[in-house]
Amino acid sequence: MNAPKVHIHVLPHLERAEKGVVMRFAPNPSGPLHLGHARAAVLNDAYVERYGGSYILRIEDTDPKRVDPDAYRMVQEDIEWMGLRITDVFYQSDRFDQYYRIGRELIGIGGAYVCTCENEQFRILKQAKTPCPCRGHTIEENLELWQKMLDGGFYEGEASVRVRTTLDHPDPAMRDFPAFRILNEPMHPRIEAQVYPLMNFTVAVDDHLMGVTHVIRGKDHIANTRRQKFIYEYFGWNEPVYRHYGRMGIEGVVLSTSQMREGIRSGTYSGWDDIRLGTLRALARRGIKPEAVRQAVLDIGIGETDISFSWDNLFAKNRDIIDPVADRFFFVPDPLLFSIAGATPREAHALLHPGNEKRGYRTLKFENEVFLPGQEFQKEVQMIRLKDLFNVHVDWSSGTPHLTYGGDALSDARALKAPVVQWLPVGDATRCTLHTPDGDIQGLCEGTVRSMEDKVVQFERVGFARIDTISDEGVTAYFCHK
RNA sequence: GCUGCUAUAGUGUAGUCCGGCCAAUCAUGCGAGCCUCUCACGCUCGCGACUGGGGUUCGAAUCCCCAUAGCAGCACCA
Repeated sequence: MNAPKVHIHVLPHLERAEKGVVMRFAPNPSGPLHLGHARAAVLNDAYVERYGGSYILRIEDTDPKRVDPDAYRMVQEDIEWMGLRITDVFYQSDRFDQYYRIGRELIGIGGAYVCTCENEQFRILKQAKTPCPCRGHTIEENLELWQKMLDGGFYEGEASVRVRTTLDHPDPAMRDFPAFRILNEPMHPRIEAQVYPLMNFTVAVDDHLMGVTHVIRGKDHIANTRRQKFIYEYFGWNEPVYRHYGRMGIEGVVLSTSQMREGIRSGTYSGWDDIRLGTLRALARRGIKPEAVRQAVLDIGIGETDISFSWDNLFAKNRDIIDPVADRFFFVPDPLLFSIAGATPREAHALLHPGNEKRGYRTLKFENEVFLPGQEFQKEVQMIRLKDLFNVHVDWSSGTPHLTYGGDALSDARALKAPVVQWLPVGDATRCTLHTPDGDIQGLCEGTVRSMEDKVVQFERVGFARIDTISDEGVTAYFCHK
């Protein structure tokens, strides 16, 4: 009926983007994607959409400890769910030859050296702005040591390749950062190697080789950007345009993959799609639409301020999307069974969607007994209106509520300000468990809901919910929001 | 400790580059009312912010300085 209101928050213009862009989303396959990833993924996607160009998915799996074999699949699924317009896909684990080749080049031009110092010792020297003994190696010595690394001549921790930066750089984070390390038993699901490239090196190399023009990522990478620029300078490559947005927290949610994993292991969470988590699959399970996530993330934008992501803002976007299309049903929480004296059997016809008669009706057959929400009888109400059916007098004289037919006229109920209440005929009542982040609600719903698997519906007076599974036991639904 | 970034209502955001049109935008939230056979949707009205202090200027949310607060980095993680 109403056109959905769409408020587009216009993202700031990117420099040097007029002729198109090459951007990338580069997750680490350590688990499924969450809202933090969605921000990076959607922002980059939106700029590619705006300026035209290509959108690279680069799986950054160069640290075996941070690779979960299942995550390759989950990341792929999550990206499809978001509807990203990915044009190219790369796995860093396929590209070790490139990293070795360019690593050797960097050593060859004096931009890096092989360091055999103990890690702790190097750290102390670095803090004191003092070169470690290895920094004085000639290029020939370094190339020899590099070959020895590749040939398995060092054990884990015995040698690394460092990028030569400015040792007296005022920021200790910049001084001679590592580019390769040795791992003896890496247990990587996709490759066998002992010399592993590190993130700052692979990112700089890949961004250049893949022609990335613009990088948008969190400000936790600001220092990495400065490090990567050293590599760009050594080779004389053209730098991309960088933008770093602020840190994003989410009300009452852990976004750390390792913490989520621990929670699942310990039984705190039922799995990656536990609706208390901020993973995309958890959002999907409770009926949040990808377009709502996209809108919410675009609304936040690329500001450098740290922000707190609000569920209310996401829910509002989602409500705009689902309210026009979600069919309405009765769900009776904490049901109490009543028989209604003096009422004749009849059928009620309730709209599947208010204000849109074309969507049709559902039929509820009243005979004599109905289930009503227990909470309606907390106070001694005199009359209630069974929605789309009739009025009911409530007699409290015996101490417990006794219901008698109170006429059909809606105006009577209005005059007495009687609550309009959802109800279910005994014959149609279907067991329904509604899972909410705050706990489960046991109740009953209309039988028709059995045909709504995977759909988002609105339980009138309760809220929107996604129908998850149907079984002989009944219906399992996940609460979305009001 | 060192290095850097940021600071607009409960939340998010516009305005800040190029000072005046800002008695500060929009959304969300909250409150009141209307509509309605849902506590949804829609409509109306209302609530609510330029971190603090100096300075420059006829004029500062906007420029400068200091303070404070938050965040990030200083890993053979990404």
